Amino acid sequence: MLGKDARHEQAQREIIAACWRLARDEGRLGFSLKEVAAAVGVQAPSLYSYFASKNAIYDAMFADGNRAFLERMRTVPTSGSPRDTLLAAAAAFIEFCVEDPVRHQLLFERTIAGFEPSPAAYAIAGDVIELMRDEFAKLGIHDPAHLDIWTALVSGLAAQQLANEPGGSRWSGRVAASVEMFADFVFKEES
Amino acid sequence: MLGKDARHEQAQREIIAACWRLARDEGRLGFSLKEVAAAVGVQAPSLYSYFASKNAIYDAMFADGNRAFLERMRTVPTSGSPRDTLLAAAAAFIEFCVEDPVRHQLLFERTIAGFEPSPAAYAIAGDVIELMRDEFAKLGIHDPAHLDIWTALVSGLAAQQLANEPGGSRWSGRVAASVEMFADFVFKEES
DNA sequence: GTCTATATCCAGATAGAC
DNA sequence: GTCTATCTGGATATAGAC
Repeated sequence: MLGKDARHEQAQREIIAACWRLARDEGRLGFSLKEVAAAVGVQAPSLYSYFASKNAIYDAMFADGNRAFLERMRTVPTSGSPRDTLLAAAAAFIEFCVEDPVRHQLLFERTIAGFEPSPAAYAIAGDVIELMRDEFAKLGIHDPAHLDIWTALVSGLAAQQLANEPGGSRWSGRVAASVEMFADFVFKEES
Repeated sequence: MLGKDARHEQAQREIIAACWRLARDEGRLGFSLKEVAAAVGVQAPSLYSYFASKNAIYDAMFADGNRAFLERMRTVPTSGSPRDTLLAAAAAFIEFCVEDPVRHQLLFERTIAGFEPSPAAYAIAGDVIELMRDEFAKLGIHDPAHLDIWTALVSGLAAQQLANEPGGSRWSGRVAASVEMFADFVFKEES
């Protein structure tokens, strides 16, 4: 049997899962609390037993999405050559973005009216940056400029794909060439 | 004296200008028609003499922003070396994005609830693509993949700047290095 | 064209009984 | 914790007089 706190947390997870489903179905984050309540089988005011406000729900989604992002990037294989690792990381990132447009919007664009992530939720996003910096260091890439150009490049491919051809592969299919360009640039002195 | 149609168009321009001001001040595109009306000195329903709906206003803003974008990119100097031209184009694009975050959101992210640009407004955006393709051809860049990677790279720099450090220059300051990377890549066979 | 008045609809959030 | 009822506040859009 679950204890009371565990039940409470389980209910919170179910609410957040319903929010993700609604957002994906509608293609936007503008779901109403009434819809959320209906999706989990309660009345709207009951949600306030689990979240203090709608922004608290967005915050939980933001944290949830960043945990998924961290998990995904952790599982990128790093056993091959530096170029293999870069390609795997770029492909994983772009796939993560493209497979869920509303998650991408919540995590990487800052576009919801009055919502600002809490420090706790934001810290998870910081963990991903740290992970990337560590992995790049292992590849011999230490220049902060290179890291910034990397994030611009791969997030740019994902964003162009989502904005101009959602569901397609015109930009996401350029990931190999883009990584080649980047690797040529950062490894040029060593060859 | 202005004719009646010219007056009407002038009033439309004033309304759109007020919308841009409001959006910039509030940092978002969620202004209300009541605010717009107050800004131009009329009551809200009077706006319907000039625009059929709020989405029609967004559409006019979208067209207006794309005209400004086209104008800006047209004035990029192309008299220097190919690398100079690329750098000037990238810098102009990023400056255009960063100087007006809400315009960037309207033009390049697709994030307003029920708004889809009309074909007429969208055609202006297409003109910019055409301009870019022509200029790239003059530089000897014909591969569509290179054009896609270019847009991903420069729009990625701008988007990262806006999302993570609005008002700063951490990513926009990497434009020279990024263009160097890109130019090395697309011109590599020629050197 | 512009106005006042209003229709219509919806949102997030709270009060208080059970 | 959950419910019903309600508060409070907004939005876009229309009707119809002037």
